[in-house]
Amino acid sequence: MVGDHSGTPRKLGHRVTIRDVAEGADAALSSVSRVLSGHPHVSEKMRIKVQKVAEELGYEPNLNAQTLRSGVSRTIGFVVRDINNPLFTLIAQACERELRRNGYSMILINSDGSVEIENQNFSLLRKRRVDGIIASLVAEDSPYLRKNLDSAHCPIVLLDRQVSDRNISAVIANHSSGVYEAVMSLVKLGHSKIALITGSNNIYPTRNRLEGFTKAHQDANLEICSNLLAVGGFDADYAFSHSLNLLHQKSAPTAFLAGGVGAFMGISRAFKKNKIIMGKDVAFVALDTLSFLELFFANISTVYRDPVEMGREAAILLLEGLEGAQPQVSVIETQFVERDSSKGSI
Amino acid sequence: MVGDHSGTPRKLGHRVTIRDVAEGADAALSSVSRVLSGHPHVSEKMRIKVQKVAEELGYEPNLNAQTLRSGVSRTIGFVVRDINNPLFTLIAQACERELRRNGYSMILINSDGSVEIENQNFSLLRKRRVDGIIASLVAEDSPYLRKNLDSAHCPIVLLDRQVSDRNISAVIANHSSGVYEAVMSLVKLGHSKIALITGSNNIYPTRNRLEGFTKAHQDANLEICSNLLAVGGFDADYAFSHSLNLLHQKSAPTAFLAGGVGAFMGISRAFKKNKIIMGKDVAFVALDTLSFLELFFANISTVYRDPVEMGREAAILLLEGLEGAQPQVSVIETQFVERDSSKGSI
DNA sequence: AAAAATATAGGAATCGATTCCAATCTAGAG
DNA sequence: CTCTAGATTGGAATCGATTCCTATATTTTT
Repeated sequence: MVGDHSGTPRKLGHRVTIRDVAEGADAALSSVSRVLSGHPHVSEKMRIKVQKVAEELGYEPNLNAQTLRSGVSRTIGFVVRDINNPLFTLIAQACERELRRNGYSMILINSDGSVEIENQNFSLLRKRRVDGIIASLVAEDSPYLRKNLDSAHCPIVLLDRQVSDRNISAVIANHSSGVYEAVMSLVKLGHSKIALITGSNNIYPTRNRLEGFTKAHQDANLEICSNLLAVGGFDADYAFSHSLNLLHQKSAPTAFLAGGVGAFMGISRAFKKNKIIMGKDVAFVALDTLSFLELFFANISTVYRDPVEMGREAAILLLEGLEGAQPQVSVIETQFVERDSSKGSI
Repeated sequence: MVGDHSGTPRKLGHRVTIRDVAEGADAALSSVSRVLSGHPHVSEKMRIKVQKVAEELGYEPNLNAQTLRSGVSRTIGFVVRDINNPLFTLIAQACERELRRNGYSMILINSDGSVEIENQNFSLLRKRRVDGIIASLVAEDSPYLRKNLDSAHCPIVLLDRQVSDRNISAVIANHSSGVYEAVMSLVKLGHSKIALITGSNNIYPTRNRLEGFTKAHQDANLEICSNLLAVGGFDADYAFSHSLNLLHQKSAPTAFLAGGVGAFMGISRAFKKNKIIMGKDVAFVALDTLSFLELFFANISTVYRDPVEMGREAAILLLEGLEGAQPQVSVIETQFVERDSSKGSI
């Protein structure tokens, strides 16, 4: 048994602490801490000695201890409404890259479409003492929302959400202008019965799209048939059954706008089931479809906004907030990209 | 200014600590801690009093302090190779649900396809003292991998990866059997030139698919044309250009197997560009395509494995590991689902 | 050369919890 | 009625870092 632990002083299961480094370098805890956190007023000799020992021992600071004592974690929490939506993952990715560039790490938590889980997630981030939060909320009328925004104790940036009675940073897209363009373009081609299927009213994008939709109809002197509006959930099944109903009507719409991935999927399935071809039998515009689906559906017209820009901008607003800036709102423009699926005139 | 802070004793920016609760309830720190962590040997009177005060003050424990002292965080880190792959998000979602059911929370970190970032992510999870790690590795030959597996200080579960020289838990899919079935089915229809386009060799799924592919060719007494094999990256652009090359050959393949999302996208684009229709001009089988794309492409044959099962199983293995179980490997079966895209006989 | 200013290093308090140990209290046994 | 075992509670140490304060070493100024 002699020499068992001779090679390394580390016992299995024991983790190297700053104390081990201090002993190894024959220095005080405070000196080691100063070296490792890059403080000034440290002699070159001490710096080299400590760094060498820390390296040799494979020292990695305990983030919990650091955060506890110093109050900062250089960690940002990203609360995502639904991790399976590829749009969110693109935004999250871009955001994380920007944060990383600035020395922050990002942890992602999924709310799985539930305001209850979202509430738990906010609580968890508070307990974890993250330095900031970026969130794509499940709903703006969540009963927990106000409390979570008020008690966060750190800067928050919302993604595509508006909470009017609170002064809070947000990155929002100008959906309405893109939708306006799209509708106008369809009207020019002779369409007058245009269906809009989109998420529920308790989030900003829906309301904002509706705004552009309404304005376009006004400017074109067209009535909006109330049954052409389906506002009530991002659910693909909902969009599917609603589209089927619309298609079976005597005065079926000649054009469809799909708000979000769920609507896109549901409508597509309805078309497929009825053997309807986009761009031929009916005009179709996808709102906010993801770049990666566009690779497949290269012929689908879309109202586009850049998820990368959105993610980066969110990171930037948050970083500014961390430096003490007042809450601010940043707007990402959208644009109507006309492709085959909406081109055929009626 | 009178009465400014009268309603609540909380100062702005100050967070309620266990000490505040102790003072409010006129009890010792230890008693409060015992109540809040559900220890036995606490009188009913004390329990009620402390809980009431904690509730009133809106006390939320500092997770960093808890973790520092107790050594457990009830947090699992999920390291994901590429967050934009919908297959991974489905797995992560299922995994997170199972962990949550067991009182654990999960934080997701994206490696963005880079072994360097993956290495940083492992380091971060170590510093954070998570209780366990679930990972879909970027590569099995990452220079940092061995170190990260050895120094994790917690149970690890790998997703669809094999690291043979380490005893470590994993959930892997039996890709080869599904691929075998698929190839055999194609052979029966008269195909003899079957192309396989898939990711690089440094991850298990590729090798495992290749295994099934090879075995099927042997059993069918067919040669594998080496130029029909494209093993070299999940990149859609790579798959695209390679497919174009194949299609331009004089003896072009009559069937394509696409391994993973990237290959699927690249090949689809090549088909589209050459106006080739799947199931008519050429047979096509998608390996591991995501349930959500299947909604669109209801007619595409696929080798399917259940991502939900995979995620849940990973969570279960990890939880068992936390309770002291030895590392174990769990296999998820795949099945060939024949649909229109591979049905037409040649 | 003595005094003042500054650079460097060490000691101890602290962050907010958990947990061990000892003290007190209660209840049941003898 | 006394003694002992067990239930409760409080006090203090501890986890691993940071940071403030003080003591010494070094340099600069007069």
